[in-house]
Amino acid sequence: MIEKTYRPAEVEAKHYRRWEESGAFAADPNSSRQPYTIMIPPPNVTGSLHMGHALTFTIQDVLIRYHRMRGRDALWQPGTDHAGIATQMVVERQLAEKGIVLDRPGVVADGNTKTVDRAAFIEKVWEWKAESGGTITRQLRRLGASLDWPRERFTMDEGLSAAVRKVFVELHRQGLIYRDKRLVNWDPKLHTAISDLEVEQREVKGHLWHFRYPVEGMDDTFVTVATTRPETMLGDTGVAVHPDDPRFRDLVGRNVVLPLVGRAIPIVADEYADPETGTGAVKITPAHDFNDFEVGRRHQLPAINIFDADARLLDTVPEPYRGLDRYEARKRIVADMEALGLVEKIEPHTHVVPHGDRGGVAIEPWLTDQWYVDAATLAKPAIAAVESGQTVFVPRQWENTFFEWMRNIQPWCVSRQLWWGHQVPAWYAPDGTIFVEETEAEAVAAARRHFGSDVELTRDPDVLDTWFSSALWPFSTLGWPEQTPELARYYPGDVLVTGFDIIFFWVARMMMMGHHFMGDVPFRTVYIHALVRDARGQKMSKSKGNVIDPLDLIDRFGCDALRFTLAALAAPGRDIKLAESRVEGYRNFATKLWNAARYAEMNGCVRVEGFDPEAAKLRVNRWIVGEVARTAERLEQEYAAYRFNDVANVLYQFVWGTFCDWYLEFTKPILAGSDAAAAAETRATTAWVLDQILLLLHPVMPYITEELREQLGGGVALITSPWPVYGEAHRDAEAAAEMDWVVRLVSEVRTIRAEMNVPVAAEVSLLVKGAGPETEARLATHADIIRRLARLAAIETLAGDPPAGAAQAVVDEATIALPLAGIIDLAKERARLAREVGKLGDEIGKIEKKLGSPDFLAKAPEEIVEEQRERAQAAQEAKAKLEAALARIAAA
RNA sequence: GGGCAAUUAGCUCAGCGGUAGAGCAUCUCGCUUACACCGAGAGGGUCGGCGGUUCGAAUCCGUCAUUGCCCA
Repeated sequence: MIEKTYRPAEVEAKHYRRWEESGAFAADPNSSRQPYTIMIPPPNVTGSLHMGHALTFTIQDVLIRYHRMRGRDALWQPGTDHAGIATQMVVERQLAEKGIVLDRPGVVADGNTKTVDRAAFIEKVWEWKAESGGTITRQLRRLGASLDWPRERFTMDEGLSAAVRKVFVELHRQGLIYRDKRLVNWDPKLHTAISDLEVEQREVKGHLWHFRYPVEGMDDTFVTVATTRPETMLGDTGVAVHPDDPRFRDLVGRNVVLPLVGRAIPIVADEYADPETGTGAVKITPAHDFNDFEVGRRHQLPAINIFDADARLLDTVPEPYRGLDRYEARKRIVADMEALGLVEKIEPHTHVVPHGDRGGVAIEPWLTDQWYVDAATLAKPAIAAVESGQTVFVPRQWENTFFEWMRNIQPWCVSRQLWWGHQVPAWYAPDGTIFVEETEAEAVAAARRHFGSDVELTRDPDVLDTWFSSALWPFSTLGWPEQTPELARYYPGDVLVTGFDIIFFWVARMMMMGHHFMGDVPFRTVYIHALVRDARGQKMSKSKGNVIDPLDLIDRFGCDALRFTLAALAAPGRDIKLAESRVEGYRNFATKLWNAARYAEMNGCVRVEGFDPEAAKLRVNRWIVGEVARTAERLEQEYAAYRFNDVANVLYQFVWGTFCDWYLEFTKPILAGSDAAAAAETRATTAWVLDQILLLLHPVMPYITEELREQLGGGVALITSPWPVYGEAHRDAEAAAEMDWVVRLVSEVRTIRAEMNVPVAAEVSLLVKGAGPETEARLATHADIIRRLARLAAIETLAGDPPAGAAQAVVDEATIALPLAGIIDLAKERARLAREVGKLGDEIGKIEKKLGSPDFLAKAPEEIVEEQRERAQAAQEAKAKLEAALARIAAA
């Protein structure tokens, strides 16, 4: 017996365990079925499930379950990435609590702190991973995600690491990876370079300091430069002015004497200086600003590095400033410049300052040696693949974002000054010669060939950007560089599902590496979904305190409710505003289904083996069978277009609006009736429809459907059941029209009753005037249903007019009347009918205006014109009947 | 500054050339033995403004306004 209420918590764990243990999630490389592959965009191993994860993984799971049911050999590849910076920070923090710091340059240990070396630290990270690294994968299970867990991979696994080494070495041999000295985004807190994408532009209220630099050899002549970063003046090696700026034309070629330093630096003409902004003259600090770096290169200005890894001043600056932090140095320099009378003015100034998204401190452009990937070259085939449609974005508009970024792509700095990650496979000889090889032994051998004898090699201490290994994920997880059966079978994947904020990270990089090493795109479709925001449209963030925890929602409303909500809100190209009330609403939907199943069970609607829905005789049953087929067809269309919101809507509408609201009500009198054959057919049909609902709903709501399948004795688990296929024979257009008529008739009667305040208990008669033979037949067939749903005492057809004091309405050719003399308020009924007549009159007016236009008749397609004529006629007929009804009331 | 998107019922959003829709909220009625996490019914919108294309525009084009996001 099905319990009174559905308790998600009690069934979710049970079904998940069964699915997982039964191997239902597993792909089968030996299968003859067509594969369907989704590579999980690997979540960060330090992560825990947030709403964005819940959305993206729900969508992926819905797709995987749907295609698995459709007979595909589904592979949903699980795993996590090692999140270099994030993980290192977590473990460093844990060690710091115990007073242990890393023994690496830039980390200052005082006498009381202990240090760990690299090997010991990495061991600690693996310990941490073993203990805490499984959080996100456990949480994915709570979401119902049907990932092929035995295939779980981690970017630091031996196999994936081997792939990283091979890719690095091959790209290096091809000249697509090289070492270069360039400015990088340096995080002075984390002591590593970070990529452009890990830099966040934050608006900061600062100042614009106007400094006067005296021109060499010209007394009382100054060039005023404006800067937001006074401390960098110590590294200035030039001043730039616009070549056409008349104010400075005579000064170009001269020097200024850099105050506090005493260095003579040239005034150069460069279009970078904008005459409109600031003073028109800009100080040039090539070693500490990306724009200045370019200017410096054009004019051969030296780049003087003034900062160490902590952004403290080096010995390249005058003695008083050495060792100062950048912000202390700023204060000191401004004070000293003021003392010299060289500060012209200080203005408040709001500007954007790059900050590290992990460490949160201002980024320092810093001149270092790093490894770079020639992204521009790798991007070309990836761009071409999207242009030619080998990979398609859904929605399409995101292709523009992809192109925009890929066509302007900068060299990708892949080295990071961290310990946790894939160590760069490069070894240095004492003379600086670099040997890039997959193993130390090969490097030694290469060095021996080069030098003719053994030399001492030192391995590059840096590790690679986490995204370097993630970029290989679509093939490294399948065993590459080994030529495994999985690689041959599951590459390329079918779809990559991700948020738009991640196009640059995953999509772009996987596309580049996939195309280069596999000769084909890594996925055929990229489905981009929106960000999940709070109910007011604000981005969820811990600091705002508006974070909604998906696990909390699962606890309170059930996993299925959350999944259905996310699907229902996932309209393409829209941000998702998540209000708890939506989840509550879909929890109610789950309850509704539960109760319908309970009702079916209570009424003995059990599955009949061998039942053929096409052979159903009752119109009402033929109708609902057709509705099932229609629903499935619509679902397939919506799935094909990745319109998950419509998938959810179609399901909701059918289950609640059609099956529960109408079919179950229609069939109550049949089940209670004396026609045993009709009752038996209806029971079998009800059970069949309910089972179809479970099948169709399963991808979105896996738990409640699986539980009901079990309780209703449906046999095989839904997860391994085939998606139903219905033929044309399942449709019966006549039955559909007939039941539609019943719905309209019942609705009309209900409206009258409600508007006329007819008490529920009052069973009145329904009089039908002007019924054609078809309507007569329908009235006879469905008399029981109509009587019950409309709460009628009797139904009679009328030859003449209905009695005075009857409320009336029109259904197709017939006028229906409820004799309510003494019950209804005639004035009110008159007003109601007049309103209806007015509405029809407006409609007729609009249509006739159209039909009266010669242009419309001449130019509109014939079927549209015909449609308008039919509409006008129907409206006119209905209006005439209502006017007659109104006249009868008026006469009464 | 450049680009993208959005602007439709009180709220959240579908619809994207031919009769303006859904869910929630609101109001009225109802504990009719599946379900009050429910049932029945109702009200509510010159589809941001202006201009254009078209027989016909919420839908296509232009423009302005407002908002959001991305990139400088």
